[in-house]
Amino acid sequence: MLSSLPPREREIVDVLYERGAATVTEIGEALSDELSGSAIRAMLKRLEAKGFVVREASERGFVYAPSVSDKTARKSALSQVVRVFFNGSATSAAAALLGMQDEMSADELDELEKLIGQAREGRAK
Amino acid sequence: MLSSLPPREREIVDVLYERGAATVTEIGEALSDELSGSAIRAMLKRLEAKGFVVREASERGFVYAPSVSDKTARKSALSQVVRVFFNGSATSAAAALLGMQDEMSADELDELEKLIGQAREGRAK
DNA sequence: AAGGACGCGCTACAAATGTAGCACGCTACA
DNA sequence: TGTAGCGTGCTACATTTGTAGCGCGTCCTT
Repeated sequence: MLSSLPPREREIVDVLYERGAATVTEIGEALSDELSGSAIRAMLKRLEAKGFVVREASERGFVYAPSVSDKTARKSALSQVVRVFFNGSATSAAAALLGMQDEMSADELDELEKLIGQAREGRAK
Repeated sequence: MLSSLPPREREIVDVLYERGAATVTEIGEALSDELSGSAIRAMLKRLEAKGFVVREASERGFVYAPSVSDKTARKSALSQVVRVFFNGSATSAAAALLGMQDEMSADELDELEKLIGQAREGRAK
């Protein structure tokens, strides 16, 4: 679980999920505060040891990526939030999401409605 | 930000948000693994120093509560997840939530649909 | 009044985390 | 062919976390 990581390590894997695979330098740029390359590398080493990131060589140097698929990580992050803050109700969470962003386009709303329809079908069965 | 907390402290505030205000003993029961009371108290002390929890005396002893309102914390947790895992799109996040439908009743789906309608109105303006 | 059972804070300490510095190897290019 | 970069790994070290133990005061209970 991501939430079992110390803050800085957590921040780094967050960057990795946010931007996708990245080199040490790229990570450094994405970080909120300046941090020496070796510091970042040390973090990554620990993260790798713990099995949260994998690295692969490339011409640019090593690129690091999360070892857990986006899909899985998303799901687990979401259910974490749902459990802790929304009393286990995914619906309330979705509602809060709706309320949050005024930038939802009409298309997106349509799309969502469609998804609700599908969910309903699924459960009607 | 909650994500700037070390794992154990994080776990404790999570419990606090999940169950609402609680005593040391209650927290201990809610925790995944056994932990001595004094250990928990030490955590809470740090959490209090950092300003994440407040405590108040009662007959049962001290009760601890998150200092940041549920509402604010929810919002920030949600936008964190949205930013990191959904590329900033609240809609995608909501869609993913829908996908975890085992937790959604028909009524809830109705409710959601209604909310979408409202969101649409809002933007129609 | 003696003995338990709690809940509390303090101190101490091991382990983990966060960070910087150094030395090495591989470019590239003056 | 030096020498000025990069990117890398290693080691070392300060700080923070995670945890237990001790001694204290306050209620019950006998």
